[in-house]
Amino acid sequence: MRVSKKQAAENRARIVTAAARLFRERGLSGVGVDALTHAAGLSHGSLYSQFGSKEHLAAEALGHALATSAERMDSARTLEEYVSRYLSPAHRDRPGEGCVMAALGGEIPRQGAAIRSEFTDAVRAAMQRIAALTPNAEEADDSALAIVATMVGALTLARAVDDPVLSDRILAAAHERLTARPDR
Amino acid sequence: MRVSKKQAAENRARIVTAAARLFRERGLSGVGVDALTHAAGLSHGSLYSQFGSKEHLAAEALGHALATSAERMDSARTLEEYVSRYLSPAHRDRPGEGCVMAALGGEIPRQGAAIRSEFTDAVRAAMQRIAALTPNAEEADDSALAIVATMVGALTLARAVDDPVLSDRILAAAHERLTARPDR
DNA sequence: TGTACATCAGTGAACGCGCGTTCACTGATGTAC
DNA sequence: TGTACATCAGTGAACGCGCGTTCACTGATGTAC
Repeated sequence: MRVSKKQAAENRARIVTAAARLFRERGLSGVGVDALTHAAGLSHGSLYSQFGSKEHLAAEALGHALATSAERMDSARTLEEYVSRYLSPAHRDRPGEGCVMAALGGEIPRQGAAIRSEFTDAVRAAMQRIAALTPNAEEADDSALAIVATMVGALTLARAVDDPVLSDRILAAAHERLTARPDR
Repeated sequence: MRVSKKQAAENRARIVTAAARLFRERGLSGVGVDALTHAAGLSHGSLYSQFGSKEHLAAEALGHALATSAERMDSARTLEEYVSRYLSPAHRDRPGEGCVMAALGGEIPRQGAAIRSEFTDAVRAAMQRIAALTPNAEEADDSALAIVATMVGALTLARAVDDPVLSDRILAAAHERLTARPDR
């Protein structure tokens, strides 16, 4: 049956929100059209009315995930605060609400143009956010890229490893390296 | 038809070698049983004679990938050489022959115990290899973990991004941070 | 404001396809005599 | 060394299943009068 414009917009938003979480939790190819729509209380057909294809939804969900996770991180006022939050056990244990780069980075090279472009925006945004928190301005962007790489790699490895002790050590070691006094 | 023991061993090795490459190129869930066996010139049924399941093959293929890629890296005699090789465009462009952590890290949390264990071994091996190349011995392991995280994150992002210039910058920035004089 | 009707968001059955796995079978290998 | 036969690596058809997508249909919404 037909549904009010307001209701349709809410349904669309609910699918996007659920997809942003599910994709990060299970990977882009690990969530089916049924799971995506059921999580929003709808049937699979509604995805095609709203988005046309799973890939179009994925691109939009990535954009949403990027916006909301950046928003959450934006309250960090120092590099130390940003790094501590990013490399926290809480972030490691909640991939569905966390960093898109760490959750989906490995799958991105095999995705379509829209998704890769959205992801590239995410990398640039993270770089600029970190650069803004970096004291010395010269080469801040390149330094920020290296910091982002360290955080993404550490979170990815900390999630993958099956030993909790080693996992904590990875987070702590990366944190130490990024915030130690001697080198920035 | 039955096949000689030597032939069977060769067939098994060919499947493992092909799997080690294909899994890294397309992801663990991105390669089917048909593709794995056809790449070795056999039919899908032979996988079950030799390995019992796709997951058992995956665990063995990961072990093989780990051994061969570590072997290739072992000729590096300094940290600078190791890092330069790891963060090279050649490594970025050939995931099928490269680092298991960068290629499959994101998928590992959702895999079974055998695969996660194999992967954890890979992280420890990389840590020890880097620690052996690190001059100051104290806290060498933790320092090495941070270095590994930076390399894995940089390679992952460099592969994911759709802008070749940004990709090169990521590799160069990580290289710079890991080999600069002042710190470390 | 009330009525008639076109629009279209969402439903659910159906599509072809590839997935991982099972299984009866084949026939060369390897062994027992 | 030669013969008879059991073993088993590999084949290919078949399984149930879930995938992404299509499509005829439904019926409340939104619009035209």
